[in-house]
Order: sequence, then structure tokens, then C-alpha cells
Amino acid sequence: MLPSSLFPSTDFFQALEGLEEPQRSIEKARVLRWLTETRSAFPDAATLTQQTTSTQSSGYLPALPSSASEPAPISSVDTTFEIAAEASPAQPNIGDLHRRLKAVEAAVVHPPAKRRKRKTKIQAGAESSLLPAPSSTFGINPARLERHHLDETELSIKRFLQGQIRSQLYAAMQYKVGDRMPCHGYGSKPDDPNLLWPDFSQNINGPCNRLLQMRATMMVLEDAKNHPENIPEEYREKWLNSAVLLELARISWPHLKAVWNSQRLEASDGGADKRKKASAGRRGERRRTRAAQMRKALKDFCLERHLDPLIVTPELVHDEWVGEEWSCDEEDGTKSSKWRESLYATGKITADERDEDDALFAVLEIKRPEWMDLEVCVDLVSVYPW
DNA sequence: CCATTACGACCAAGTACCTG
DNA sequence: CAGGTACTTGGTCGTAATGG
Repeated sequence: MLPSSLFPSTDFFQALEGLEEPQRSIEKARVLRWLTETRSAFPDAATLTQQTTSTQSSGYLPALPSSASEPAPISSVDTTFEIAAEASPAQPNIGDLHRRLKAVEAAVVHPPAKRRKRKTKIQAGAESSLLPAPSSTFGINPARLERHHLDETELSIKRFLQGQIRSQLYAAMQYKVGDRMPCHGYGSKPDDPNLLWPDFSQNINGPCNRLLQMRATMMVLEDAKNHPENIPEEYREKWLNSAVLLELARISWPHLKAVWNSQRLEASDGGADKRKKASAGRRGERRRTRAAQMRKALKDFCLERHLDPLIVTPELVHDEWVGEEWSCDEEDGTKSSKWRESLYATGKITADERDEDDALFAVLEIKRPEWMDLEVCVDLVSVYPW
């Protein structure tokens, strides 16, 4: 099995090995062209080996400013993204290309260090409260950092790039939200060399899957070259490189697979599971909405009575305490005439509604624990009259 | 150790409904 | 009917648990 985060181009060439011709040649040509045109993400071999032996991270290779590393033997090697963008579309420098390919080979010889062990929740929490801006994240692929290690700007950069990667993954397999998720071995793939399909029978590291991730990475880098203004200049070096983007592609991967899995499940169980989840989702959202409304109302309540809403609100309102609104029809997927009869008896619905045969109708029954009974609440209010 | 799964939370876009 | 609000839904992410 492949290690999780080899240097991306290494991954790419390994992925290529698993391919049939002519796809292999086509993709190889594509990446070679990319190597000659994109200079952002390929440190030279010296930096590479130095990094792989010293860093404890996931194989991410930060594009060090050339001033910070060794005096760059050849300045073009370490060029940053912006320089690449303004570089003249000169002929590809063969020597340069050769050197970068050597870096790729070096990465095979010196695979990156193992990933750091994940912290427990408690450790993470303690750390984040004690260390506001840990400088120790240097050298770690920013795509792998947890949220509290990123500031607002970087979070939005990550969101943006994640979206870009996602669209490129979708584009490469010609998938749209709502479509059937393609997969090798299911249906016949059109004979289009630009079309890449995932193979969910393999894991995230399967050759086709790697290839897809690499394609998305390249396309985003390509796009960034044409639209550098999308990322603030001071963040480009850190975020716009193949290691980060490939990691983002890997982060999106489980979702693709989830779409695939749920589509298959839906086909096999007739959508029962989907309905059940949808129902739970609706109840949850209803509950959150109710709770949010209560909080909103409490704000005014507190203002009128000179109470601190920051203290009072969390004490009085909790999503879990709101109770649930159920509709018998929608929650179990079957229409219950008994339930309708009882609703009719209480005057909640008309006789027509009771006998209505169409799918769902929107009468909800509020379920809540006994202590939430209105009379209990009224008593409480009389005991604690604010 | 790492990949995968499961699940809750959040968000944004879409839709339904209400009101002036 | 426009504009606003409530509600639904789908997509994504973070992370704990699970499994190989």
C-alpha cells in the first residue's frame, strides 16, 4: 500500500504505473508539461531530503523563501508562485526540469516521515487554550491543521481552495451534484482521455483515485496562475502548492465515497435509510430553529430586566431541552389512521385532512419531557418572578 | 498506524409560506 | 406581486470510534 502522503509527483508517477495505455502516456505528458510550466511546488532535491529527514509532519514540504534556506544554487528552483506567474512563457528549461525530476526520485528514496500521532480531545483542548498561536505548526501541511490553528483569513482561503479542488474533482469525472456518482466497474466509461473516473472498490490511494486527485491539484494550480488575485499574496507561498492542494483533494475524498455509498444504499433499500435520516435531520433543524427563537426572545427579555443575556440565555435555553416536533406521517414513512383520528378528535385537523390520502401533511406533535410541561414551567415562573 | 466509518454541526441555496 | 421569514435540504467538515 502507498504511504498516505508521499511527495505528490511521486504519487502521481506511481499512480501512472497502475494505468493502462494510452491513458498512461496521456497523463504522463500532461504532468510533464505541467512540471515545465509550474514552478511553484517543486523544491530542489537538497531542500527535499533535508525536509524529509527533519520534519515530523506529513511529508508536506513548505516552500521556504530562498533567503531562509541555503543560498539557492539556481534561483529558479525555489521560485515562488508569483514569480512563476510573471515569468515569461519562455521555452521550458530542460536542466530545470531534469533537476525537478531528480527531486521526485529523491522523494522515492527518502519517503517522508510518518504522520504525527493524533492528540486526544483533552490534550488538544488544553493546548489550544494555553497556546493561542503555536509557532510549532511550521512545517506542517496547513491543509492538515485543525481549525483553531488557522486564523480567519486562512480559514477562508482553505474553504476557497477546498471548493476549487472539489469542483475540479467533479469536473475531471464529469460529475454534478445530484448525478449518479461514476465508478469504474459500474457502467461503461466513455472513451474520453480527459475523463477520469474514481474506483471506489479501491481505497483513497488506488491508482485511478490518486490520478483524479492529482488532476484536480494540477488544474487548481493552473487556474491560480491565471487568477493570482484570489489568494492574498502573503499566503500564496504557503497555500498554493501541490502538497497542500493534494491534501485538500484527499480531504474531499471520503465525501465522494459517501455519495457513492449512499446512492448504492438507496438503490438497495428503496430509500428507507434516506427517509429516516431526512426525518431526523428535519427534527434536528426544527429543534435548533425553536431554540434560536427562544434565545432571540430572551435577549429582549433580559434587556427589559437588566439581566445579562450571556449568562441567562445558556442557562435557560439548550437545543436538547426544546422538545421535538414529530409528524407521525413523515417520521415512520407510513400513514397512521389512528394518529389522524386522534388529531381529528382534538380538533387539530378537519375531517377532510383526516381522510386525505396524499403523502405528508404538516401537522406536528410536540414531544417533550414531563418537566417541560407548560404547567410546570408556569409554576417555575411564579416561583422565580423576575 | 492508518484508512474508513459514523455522526453531529454548520452553512448556503432552494423552496414554501406569509404579509403588506 | 415583491420582499421577507421560516423551513428544508444537500453538501461539507471535524472528529471520535472502529477496523484491518
